[in-house]
Formats: sequence, C-alpha cells, structure tokens
Amino acid sequence: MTFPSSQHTPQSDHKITTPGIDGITIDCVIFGFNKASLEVLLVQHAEGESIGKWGLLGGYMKREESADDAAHRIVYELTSLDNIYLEQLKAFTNPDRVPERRVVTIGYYTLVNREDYNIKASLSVIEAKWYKINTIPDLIFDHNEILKFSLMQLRNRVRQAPIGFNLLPEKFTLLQLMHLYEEILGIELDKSNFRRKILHMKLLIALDEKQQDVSHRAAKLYKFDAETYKKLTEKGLNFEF
Amino acid sequence: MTFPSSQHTPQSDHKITTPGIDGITIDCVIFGFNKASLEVLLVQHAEGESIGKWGLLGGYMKREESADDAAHRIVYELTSLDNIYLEQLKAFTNPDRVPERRVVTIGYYTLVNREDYNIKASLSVIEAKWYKINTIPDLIFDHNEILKFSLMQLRNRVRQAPIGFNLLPEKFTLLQLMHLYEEILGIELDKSNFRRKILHMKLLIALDEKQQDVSHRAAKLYKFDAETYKKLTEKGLNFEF
DNA sequence: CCAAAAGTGTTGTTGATACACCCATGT
DNA sequence: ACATGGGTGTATCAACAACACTTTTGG
Repeated sequence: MTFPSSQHTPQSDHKITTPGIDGITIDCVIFGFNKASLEVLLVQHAEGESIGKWGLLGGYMKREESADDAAHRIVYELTSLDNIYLEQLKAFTNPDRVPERRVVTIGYYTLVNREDYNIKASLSVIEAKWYKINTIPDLIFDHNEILKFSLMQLRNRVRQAPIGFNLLPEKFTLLQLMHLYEEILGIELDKSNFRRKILHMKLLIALDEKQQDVSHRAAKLYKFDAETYKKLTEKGLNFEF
Repeated sequence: MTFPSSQHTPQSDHKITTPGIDGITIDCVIFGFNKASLEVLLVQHAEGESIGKWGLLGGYMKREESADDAAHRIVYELTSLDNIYLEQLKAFTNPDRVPERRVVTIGYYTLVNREDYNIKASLSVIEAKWYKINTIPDLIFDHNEILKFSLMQLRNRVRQAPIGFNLLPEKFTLLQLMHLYEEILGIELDKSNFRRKILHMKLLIALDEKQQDVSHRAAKLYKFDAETYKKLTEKGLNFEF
C-alpha cells in the first residue's frame, strides 16, 4: 500500500491511528508420519510466560529475513532438518490471540520424513514430542486454531499436488503411500484402484528392491519421480481419491 | 509461539535479536467482472512517497482490529461495499519489499458485483480505476506480485467452491456464468456440457424471469442457491470444467 | 498349511467430451 | 431472412468403484 504523509509513519509516531504492532512471530506445524499415524511435533518451552506449556514451534521473524527464511531457520535450529517442504498458511491476527501484547503470527506447515529427523537441544525448548493428530492437548495461545487450519490446508493440498511424498522415506511401498493418504484424508481406499491410479500418473519409479524382514510377501519399493512431476505440474494434475 | 524471557520482548528491547517491524499493512485485490472481462480495481494514491502511482487498495491494520476486519474496513471506506466476499491470501514479507522501512503486508482479495459498487472520494486516494487483468501497469512495491498470487489463488478457489457468483449480479444467465469461468480460468467451455454440469449441481434456482431488451432470444435468469450450497459444501464439491 | 499382505483381472456405472441440431427474437 | 445467442439430444470414450481372485513369504 501507500504510506500516509511522513509524519504519520509508524516510525515517527506510534500513538496515532497506527500504533503498530509489538511483534511478528512465526509458528510452524511440523507434520510427520509414523507407522499408520499422522503426527505433529509439539514443543514445551523453557522460558517466558508460557513455561511448561505445549505449543507449536515458533520464534521471532528478524528484521532482515523473510518469513519463509525465518521459518526455515526456526525449524533448522530445532531439528537440523534442511531443504524441507515448507509452506505458509496465513497470518493469524486476532487482536487478543496473545494476552497483553499485540503479536501477529505467520503460520507455516512443513512435511518431514521422520527417519531423517533429529531433535537438537535448543535454548528455548525443554522438550519436543510427536503427538498423533487426534490426541492433541490444549496448546498455548491460538495454536490449536493454527493446527486445525493447517490440517485443512494439508488435506486440500495433498489432493492437488504430490506433496505427501515428503512424509515418507525415500523408498516406500505402494501400500505405505496408500495408508498415508487414508490417514491424511480420513478415508478408506481400495488397494487395487489406488495402485492403478497412482501408477498411471507416472510419478513413481519402480526400484529393483523389495522390502526386507517382513513376515509376508515382500513388496516392491518405489521412489518419487521429481523429474516427470515437474513436467506434469505445468498442466495440472488430479490427485482425487 | 512462546516469548523469550521478558527482557527480550520487542517492547522492552527493540535492538537485540528481534528488532521488530515498522508496521503491518493490508493490501487488497478487488476483482470485478464486466461484460466478458475480469478486472481489478486499482487506486492512485494522494499522499506519501508513492503519490501518483497506481497500486492496490491498502491501509494500516489497527492495533485493536484483526486483519479481516481491517480489510473489510479499508474496502468499505473506498467503495461503501459491505458484506462482500473477502479472503486472505497470505503475508508478504520480503525484507526489501518497501524501501527504507520494514513493512509486512497481509494480502487479501475480494470478489465484488460491479453493479453494487460506488466509489467514494477518499482521503488517501486520488482516483480509482478498473483495469483488465491483462493490461495491468507497473504497480508500487510488490503489488504486481500480490496481484499475480491472487489470480493464482482465485483460479484455484473457483474450481473448488462456487465463489464466482460473487462477481455476478444476483440474477444472471447460464451463459454469463459460463463466460465468467472461461475468463477466470482462461479456457473455452462447451455450452451444452456446461449447462448440464452446472444444473446437475443443484446450486442454481431457476427464476420465472427472462432477460429484457436483448436482440435475440431471451435467456432464463437464475440465482445462486445458498441453502443447498451449505449442505453440499460439507461433503465436498467438484467444480472442475 | 495358514495368516497376512502383495498384486492382478473383470465388470458395471458414471461422467466428461464432442458435436449436431432446433428455437426464439430483434433488425 | 438472417444473425445471434438460447437451449436440447446423443454417441463415444475414459475413469472410477466394487469386488473376486491369485501369488508370495514367514511362522
């Protein structure tokens, strides 16, 4: 937008029509997939007024970084995960979302492969723990709302683009992938129809490997084909199940 | 998120790790539909450093209002439009999106019926003008980017929910609706197939009225059926064309 | 041999697509 | 009469759902 004349900028005058904001934070919903459950990484904070309470991983956005950069940094500081799938949800701006102060938060969600992940001791975090998404406790501030929104967003996005792969190890079986979709979308899928549909998309590369140490017929392993995805992504892609 | 210990809050210390932000603004992409064209309302600002330049309608978010409230207020102040369809896009946070100051903006888009609309003289706006979306000039700051993002979002949302109706008068013909979709999505549709599909959805109420003063066979008028939409919306709805 | 999951095949139904055609009305 | 858009009907094809079936492997 355009700024009012200079004597009304937030810098020169904090008290008039635009008293400004006390701060902008980033809060990040970290999704993981374990066995057959969609889970979220929550943290218990070590300092501040919300000490001991569970909440999303968050932090301040610095003046010289974008929100995307801030989100990547904050996730990296805790998990050492790099190059992860990360997407902005929206800004949460309810004036009383945080008591006392006027703090706007920009919500993010990320999809991580739990095998890669490795919690670091962090200055501001006592503990971090994965929660199944149907057993989420009461969280600080509006974090339950942010989480709910992120789930909606995840369910929508997962139907339109193959982002679900980010939750799986590099090599996976078709049924693992199917269970992932079933869990995220909360529906049941037909094995046969799922195979046909997903293989038709040409998004998977069949590997010359099979599962090891399973007490039943070993399934073929596949990996996601990022190349052909790029080609397909331009003309749209239907992921409905 | 959780705050660091009190001596590090943005209030008590502006210079440490979280120097904060100079302000949060709202910028709003106002879409309208005229004849067969999708258009956007742009404004020319009367004051500030960007005087005379075209940009999106924007303004500051006040301390005591949410971003949604601010967006509604800002649109109302210019157009007197109330109860309009309005949706947040995302926060735009590039550190140098605005020179000199660190200003984050929360983008919105709205769909308005151009028949209802009535520009008001506004303190901060010299002029407002509708631009066809393929003839958008260079805008201030990152407003071209915001506009581009809003178009993407509009194209996605319009396939999933019947929000397009907000761009039309209350009573409309099937071909008007079809042209709207053609224009937004940039595709050609088959008249016959479109009719079948849209009427099958039961989202339209056929009125006992016809077009007036047209130099060809008058078309039946329809209106959007908000009731059955609510019922359908819970179990999802496919708007693909 | 049995349990458990992997993987294949078949069939009916639905819905999208492409087109051809007739209808009403103002000039 | 003809141009313009309104409106109907139909044949073809691809996608999907439902479900029955066979295969492999460990215990």
